[in-house]
Parts: sequence; structure tokens; C-alpha cells
Amino acid sequence: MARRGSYAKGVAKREEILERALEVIAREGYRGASVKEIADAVGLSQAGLLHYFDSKEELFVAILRKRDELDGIRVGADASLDDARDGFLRVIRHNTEVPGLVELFSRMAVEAGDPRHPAHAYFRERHAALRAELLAHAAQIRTTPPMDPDSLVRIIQAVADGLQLQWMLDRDVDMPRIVADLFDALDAREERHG
Amino acid sequence: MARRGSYAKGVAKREEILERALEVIAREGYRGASVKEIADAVGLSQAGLLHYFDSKEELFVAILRKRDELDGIRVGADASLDDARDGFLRVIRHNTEVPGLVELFSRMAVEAGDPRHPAHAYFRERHAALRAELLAHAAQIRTTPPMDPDSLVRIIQAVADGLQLQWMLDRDVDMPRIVADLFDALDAREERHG
DNA sequence: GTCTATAGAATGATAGAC
DNA sequence: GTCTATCATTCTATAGAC
Repeated sequence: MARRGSYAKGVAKREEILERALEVIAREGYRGASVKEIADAVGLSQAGLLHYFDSKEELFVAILRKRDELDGIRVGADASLDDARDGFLRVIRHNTEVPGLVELFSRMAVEAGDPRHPAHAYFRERHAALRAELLAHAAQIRTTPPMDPDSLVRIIQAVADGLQLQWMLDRDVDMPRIVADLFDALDAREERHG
Repeated sequence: MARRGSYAKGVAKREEILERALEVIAREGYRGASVKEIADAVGLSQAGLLHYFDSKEELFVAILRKRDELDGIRVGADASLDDARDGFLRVIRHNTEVPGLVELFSRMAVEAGDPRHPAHAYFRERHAALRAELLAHAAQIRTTPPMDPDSLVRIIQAVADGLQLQWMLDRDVDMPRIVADLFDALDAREERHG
């Protein structure tokens, strides 16, 4: 392994491009959505950037996947319900620090509604994976009356996505606080420890 | 009033264009988002259509406002909490019959995040108005523990918007059912009549 | 009031030099 | 592997005839 050659180099450079793109979009926002914008940001010409990606759409999906990969580390393997809750809130809190990524994500999510869009499969997989993770904890949430677990996880997911739209219109919207309020109202267990 | 002349005619035609555009987008979906697409749909040339609207963005905002106007009639003045609930669910149910409008709305909602976008003011007003309406009923919803009314209405709004994203990815998502489940879980009053 | 024609700008993608 | 140059397309907006 680690053989000298074009392939390994190409892959490494590709990853480097994605990380750099994420940094820039997170910090400076996501204005144009054009390949040129990203190319400038990562220090390549437009053609130079497209050397690593077949198309604009493939590039953006790759950026989102890279973000998931990095965020996945941040969340970690959730054990208890409280840990899952905290992890979820931590991701939301982190999102308030990367407005450009929130915008990119939301924009792609809408465009992915078209089954022919390259991001369609990505978002279906991603949503399903998130719901599966939430579902593992849903049984421990006791609502009155008891709620269908599938509805419960879709609601949590919808609130997270929908609040982002509100937050993009008004940065004063306190996403973590509101999601925490939802959890409290849904989970009517006895007061938790601490 | 009803004077013969260009002004009244222009306004009437403008309204007709908007209604026609809504019908077509609702029925055939919203593919291109271009002025030309709408122009073809309403039976005008691109230049002919832009005779009535200053710009593309103004046109799309006008379409969304027209939709609100027509939907407003559908909801009616809400009296009781149950009526409000039913009205809210009725709008959501209706949305499942106009996928093109859902897509147009979502797309514009994301783009409106930019304060310079012409739809920015529209969405801020619209969101605020909807929350004010919900707020009038929020006090009657008794959650355990009691929830901040502002959080409550933002959650309901977020679920409605977020579920649309899920529904666009998978038309099998039962939006009215899930929102009803949310209402049931939030409002832990005694079982309602009937 | 509506059309044709076109300006003018932006974009994604590709060809080909180095 | 990266660049410059260019192509082909698309889109908004406007000018001007009728």
C-alpha cells in the first residue's frame, strides 16, 4: 500500500479539496453555488477542479458526504438516550457556526426531490440512516398518548430541517433551545438526574 | 369605478396570469423555474409575461402571494382550537395535491435566506403571520412540562416545512398523519369529544 | 399589449498546451 | 495535474416592430 502513483495521489488531493471547500463554505458562506466559486476558494481553476469530479452535482454531493464523515466523528456512538439527545443538540449547535453549509445542505435537499438529481439517492440514504439511528432510541421516549415511533423520528428530523429554514431567515432563532423544548415535551418521563 | 382603460385591464390580466400559473405549476410540477417555462404555461411569450412583472423574482413572489390569498379562503377564520387544528391539517392535506407548489415554495424559502433576495421580506412576513395565528391558540395547548409558546409555534411550523422536504424525497410520507400525531402528543388534554 | 429578435451575462463542460 | 481558451447552452432583460 501507499504505493507511489497517480491514483493514491488523486484520491488524497480529492479529499484535500473537499476539506478545503468545506472550510471556505462554512466560513465565508455559500453565495454562488457555481463550480468557479468553489474552484477559487480551493485555489484551483474551474477546469482544474473538475479534473477531480465528473460534474457539478457530483462535486456538491461529495462535499456533503465529506461533511457527514467529519460530523460523524463529532457525534460519536450514542449509548444512552441522554447521550443521543446531547449528541443531536451538539450537531445543531455546531450548525449555527457554519451558515454556508446549512444553506448548501438545504438547497440541495430541495433540488434532490427530483429522482433524476444526483443528490436524490444521497438524501434518501442519509435521511433513512438518521431515522434508523433515532429509532433505536425512540422506544425509550414515552409520549402521552404513545406515538408511532416512525412518526416520532420523522417529527424530530422535520423540526431540525424546518428550524434551519427559520434560522436562515432570522439568525436569532435559537435552534438548540427549541429542539430541547421539543424533547422535553415529548419525553414526559420523571425529571432526569442532575 | 370599473373605468375602461389600461390600468384596470392590466391588473385583471395580471391576476389571471397568476391564477393560471398556479394551476399549471400545481398540476404539471415546477421543473425549470425559468420565466420562459411559466410564460409557455400561461400562453404568453417570455417578453409578454415580463410586461406584467418587473423581474423574475417579483413574478415568483407574486405567485406565492396569490397562492396564500387563495389558501386563506380555504382555511377560513379559525375559532376553536379544534377548528384551528383541522384547518392546519386541511392545508397540509391539500399540499399533497400540488407537488409543484410545494417545490416552488421550498426552493424560494431557501433562496430567501439572503436578505437581498426579493422573497426575503415576503417569507419573514409570512412566517411571522403564521406564527401569530398559531400563537393565538398555543395557550390552550397544555404540554407537560409547559412549553414556551414561541418554541411551540416554531416547532409546529418547522414540522410542516421539514415534512415537505421528506415528502418530496418520498411521496409515501404521510404528512397529515404525522402532524396529527404531533398535536396529539403535545396536547395532553383529556380525550376530545367525538 | 404582445411579439420577435437580440443583447449581455453566467455557467458547465471540454480541448489541448505545457 | 493544472492551466488557458473556448464552446454551447441557458437565462433574464430590453429594444423595437406591429
